[in-house]
Amino acid sequence: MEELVLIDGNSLLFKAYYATAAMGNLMVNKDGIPTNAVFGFANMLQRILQREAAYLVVAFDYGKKTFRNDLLDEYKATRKETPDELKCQFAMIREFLDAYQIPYFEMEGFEGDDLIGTLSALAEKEGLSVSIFTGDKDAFQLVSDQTTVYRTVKGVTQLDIYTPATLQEKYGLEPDQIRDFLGLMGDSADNIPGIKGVGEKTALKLLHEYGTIENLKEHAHEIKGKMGEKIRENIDLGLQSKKIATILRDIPMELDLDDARYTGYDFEKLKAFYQKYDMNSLLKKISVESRQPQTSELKFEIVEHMPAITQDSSVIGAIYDQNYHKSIVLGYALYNASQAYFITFENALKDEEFLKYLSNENYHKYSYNIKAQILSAKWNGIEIKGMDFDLQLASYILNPSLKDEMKYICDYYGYTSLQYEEEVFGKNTKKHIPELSLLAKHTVSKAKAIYELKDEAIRKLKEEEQYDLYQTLELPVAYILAEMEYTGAKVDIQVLKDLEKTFEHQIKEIEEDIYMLADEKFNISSPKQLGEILFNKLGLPNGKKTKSGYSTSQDILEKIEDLHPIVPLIQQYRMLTKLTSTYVKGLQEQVFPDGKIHTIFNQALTQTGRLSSIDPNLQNIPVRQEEGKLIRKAFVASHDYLVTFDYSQIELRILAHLAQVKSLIEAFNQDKDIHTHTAALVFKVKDEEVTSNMRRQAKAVNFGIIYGMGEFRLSKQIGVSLAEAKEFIRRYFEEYPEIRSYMDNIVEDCKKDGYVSTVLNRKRYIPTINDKNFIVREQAKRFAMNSPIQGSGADILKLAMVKVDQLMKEKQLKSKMILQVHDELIFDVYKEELDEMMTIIKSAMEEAFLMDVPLKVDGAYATNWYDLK
DNA sequence: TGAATCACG
DNA sequence: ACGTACGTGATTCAT
Repeated sequence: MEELVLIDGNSLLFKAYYATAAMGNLMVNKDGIPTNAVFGFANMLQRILQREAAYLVVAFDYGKKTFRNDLLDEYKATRKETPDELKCQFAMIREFLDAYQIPYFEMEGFEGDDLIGTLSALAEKEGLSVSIFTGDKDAFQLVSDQTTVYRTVKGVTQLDIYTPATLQEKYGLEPDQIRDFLGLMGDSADNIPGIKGVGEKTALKLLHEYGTIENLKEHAHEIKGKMGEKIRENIDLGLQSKKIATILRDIPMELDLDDARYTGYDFEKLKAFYQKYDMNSLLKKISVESRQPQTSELKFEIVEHMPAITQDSSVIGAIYDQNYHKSIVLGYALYNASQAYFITFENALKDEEFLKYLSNENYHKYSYNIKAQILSAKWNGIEIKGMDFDLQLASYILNPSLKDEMKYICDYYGYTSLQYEEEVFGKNTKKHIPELSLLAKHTVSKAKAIYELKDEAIRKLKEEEQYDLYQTLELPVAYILAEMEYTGAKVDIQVLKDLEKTFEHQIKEIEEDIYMLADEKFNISSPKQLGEILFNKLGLPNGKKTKSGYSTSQDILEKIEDLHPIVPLIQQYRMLTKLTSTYVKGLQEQVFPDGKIHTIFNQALTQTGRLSSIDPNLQNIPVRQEEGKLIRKAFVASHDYLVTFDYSQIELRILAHLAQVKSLIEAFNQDKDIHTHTAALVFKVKDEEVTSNMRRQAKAVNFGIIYGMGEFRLSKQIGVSLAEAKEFIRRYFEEYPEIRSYMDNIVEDCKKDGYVSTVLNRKRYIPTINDKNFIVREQAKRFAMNSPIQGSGADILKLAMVKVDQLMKEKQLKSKMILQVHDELIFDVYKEELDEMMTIIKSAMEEAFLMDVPLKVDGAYATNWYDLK
């Protein structure tokens, strides 16, 4: 069934205007002409066009007076005058629609609603399906089996869908009864009176009983009490209101489908329009579209056997669960210049030829998150080779702030025809496997998007001088991570079981002691209840914080730990329950049948270039406290030894190099203890005279500097007065003057370019660096100061991974890299390879990147992670 | 779903 | 005078 889209122009323009005008400063073009409403409308239209409806019409109101004013003098009388800033956009929107080659209707004496009502009636007769886009609820009366209403809810970004079933569910009304409903209630915005005293609830009750206002009038005498009186008194006003709320469906007009067919926009006209009104983001979009003409319809076949594929293609599997180590794969889509297919996983598994294609590395395959693709296939018995373009990774390099969802990523390139994953699969409790045709269409669309965007992504990478980063670093890292995840980390589950027993026993005892001291039972894990006990019942001094009550966090508890014996118990309790729930129990649940934990490293998430680890997170296994560190005994070698190497002070070394800090560079070259060195300089004493307290303070500053810390935080951190902290920082910068100028320059560059970058030209865009809000701006500065340092650290460790991996392959070692923890690499090693591994890891890491300071690593080996120290 | 808390570098 | 250190993920409670 072909589809006709009807748009209520006035309604949407109003909505778009007020959705963005509320913030105070209107969007204007360079001549000061307001453009916000048209801009909002244009974005909305883009979304509507994704429906690929055959026909499209916009309806406008015309003139102030309509037949409704004849029925009711005061109709819309209380409406505020349309602001001038919006009025001028009504002419603009017509200009816009002309450029888009979308017809619009307006007719004297009628509202857009009436045109829509009439057109939808005509279209239904023609056997079309109709979709109405509006912000008014009046249009609900038009829904039917053929007609659906899409109503804007929040601004213009979100749409609620109304069908006869929706009305039944929400109101228990037939579409036609909406007129009675509105008539009874009235409408203050349009100054329609309705029946005084009847609101939504009463109106629905009356309609459920009497059906229509007319019938209600017949039976008005039956209604008792005040309500009956009111109804009898005002029933004619109700009837009149209904008339006003009734959308006309038979005004004299014709629907010429040929004129309404959407044929695409006039590129030159639309380009001129966007240029005239400074709508650069939209301009960019159509420029991309024009470079890669998007054929309107996706043509593909669902096949049982894949026909012969003899060229490079995009290939993407529909992975159902977010954890691809455990997920089923629903099927595969393949797309290239001449072919577009979908095959279910079952059929793919039986399709020898297709499997051969997938495992033939001579055919290049393009995909999105190739690590997930390769591994989900591997767990399910399919080998994929030659998958060597990753749209996810490329886009992440171009801009790490992009959300990891193909729809968003493709929008970024101006390719807007994808659907959200949630739209296809549902979310949370509603998540389901969609029916085959939907699944196939969605997956093939993704394959097509990858195929069409590949060259554009590579072009951009080259333009930004980031192709090297992508091709020679991130892509190899993706394969290495795939191998690491697949290899997994061996776990001795008995260790965890024993710990569980010990901890739970201790928790129970502590619990009882706490209840005793509090003189009541309560939920210790509830910060609310805990705050109540500590600060109200026991009257401990509170560092009153947070919106929702007292803060009971560690730093608050520390301040009062000597004041009452319950406090240390709570700290104990906190620690033990955390360890138990997150690690002791949590990790056990994550052990695979092979006795290993297979984490997922997210390579396209952090704003700085670091990895993250999920399901479970193996980058935050406890180490700082002894009790927690015991967890590490559960991580054991699957062969003979675990080996670890970590960088010593990598971020400070990077800072010394980037900022060319003379004194720091010298100290690192002499392999000095950097915190002691700093302390000696700042306190103006000899290295040998530095006390442990001086070193502790210097260490805090060294770290603080990397994060862009202020004096307030420093004073709190090292327990000195604000003045002392100030003085401390002054002397710090006196000794390391290059750091201050480096930080100033970074912030200046960021203001100018809009981004900061790492040693390998990884970028982070920080648009808030010029924000008018002080706090936001200050935070942006800290991002700008920290990101190049943290990011370069991430770059260097990734370089090391590639180097180590390469050496291991060259020497055909069978030991495995298994984990990465930001500045540390962990390996599962065969004893006969131990010496060689220790040597190559050390040299690969230390030689990963040449700077003006040496890179230093510390290594160790043991049979479990706990003993690696 | 978000806030609070706490585990890591 | 603003608030007051960067980057993450998992669990629990409360809305």
